[in-house]
Amino acid sequence: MFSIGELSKRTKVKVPTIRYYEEMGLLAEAERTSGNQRRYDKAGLERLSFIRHARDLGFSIEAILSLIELQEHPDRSCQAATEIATSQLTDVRAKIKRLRALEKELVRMSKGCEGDGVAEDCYVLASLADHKLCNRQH
Amino acid sequence: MFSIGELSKRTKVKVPTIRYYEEMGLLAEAERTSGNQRRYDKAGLERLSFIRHARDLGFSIEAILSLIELQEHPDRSCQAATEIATSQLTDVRAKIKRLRALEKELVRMSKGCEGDGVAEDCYVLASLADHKLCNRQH
DNA sequence: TGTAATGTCTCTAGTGACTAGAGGTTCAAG
DNA sequence: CTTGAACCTCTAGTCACTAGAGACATTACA
Repeated sequence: MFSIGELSKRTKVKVPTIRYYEEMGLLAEAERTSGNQRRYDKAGLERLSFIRHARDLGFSIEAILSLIELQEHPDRSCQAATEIATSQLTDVRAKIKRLRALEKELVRMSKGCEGDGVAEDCYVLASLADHKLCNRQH
Repeated sequence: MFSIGELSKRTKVKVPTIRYYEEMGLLAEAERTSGNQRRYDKAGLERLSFIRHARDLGFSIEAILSLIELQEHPDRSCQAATEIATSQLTDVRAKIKRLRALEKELVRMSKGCEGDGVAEDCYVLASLADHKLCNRQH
């Protein structure tokens, strides 16, 4: 059994974040010492690792709640889990696409301006002021 | 002179968002009718277009404040503007990199599981529970 | 000119996923 | 037994909005 600080060190999740996850229902309420401090075991560590891993992959807390529900009913179909992962993948791909467009636009902006003039002639500012100067949609 | 609703239509920025931008100091306080309603002109429209364009490109409100400050002093060096744009570009590239890694991981996860089994054997859940099953860092 | 519908006003509170801080209590080491 | 670090709860703040309440203004039409 170890403290919340120890759990924090092992999982690299900050202490207030652990408490927040508990409050959100991602973590079961921890056992307490007689002095009301949380104590965790290996199961708690694993659950938190799962959560952190999922958060790192961009899953929302709501999505993680669904995944945990599934974990706790190993007899159920795993279709839901696959759906959540697929939807997350779609999200990620959409974000990448959008960011690539932004990247191109920003490169074009920065290239047009060496940063050596005055603001009046700055291509960055001109590009922002006039969308028509953009090559593509974003 | 036109109303906030009209400005909203023309710029595709929602009405409460326009008021929010004013409060944040991105937009100068608008003129008012005798009945206290905001009225805008072409200058207001252009300023809001600038802001919207910058937000679309992912610039923070703070960054936009700096850009506007520059716009209002056309005699100053535009180095700051270029720096802001470059920093934004760095950010965007970092995000893309990270998202690509996530994409790969999610593809691998989804491929490992057809969604036709029960949760106990679900590869998606197993991958989340055990980081070691991942191929690369993310 | 009257009225009804739509638009606008301010203000407060909520979103997601935390993070920071105050003020008090408990634990572990020496 | 004392000290100092770690822990507790609670509230409020972050960012960039978004939603809703309740009141007032404007506009279109009869």
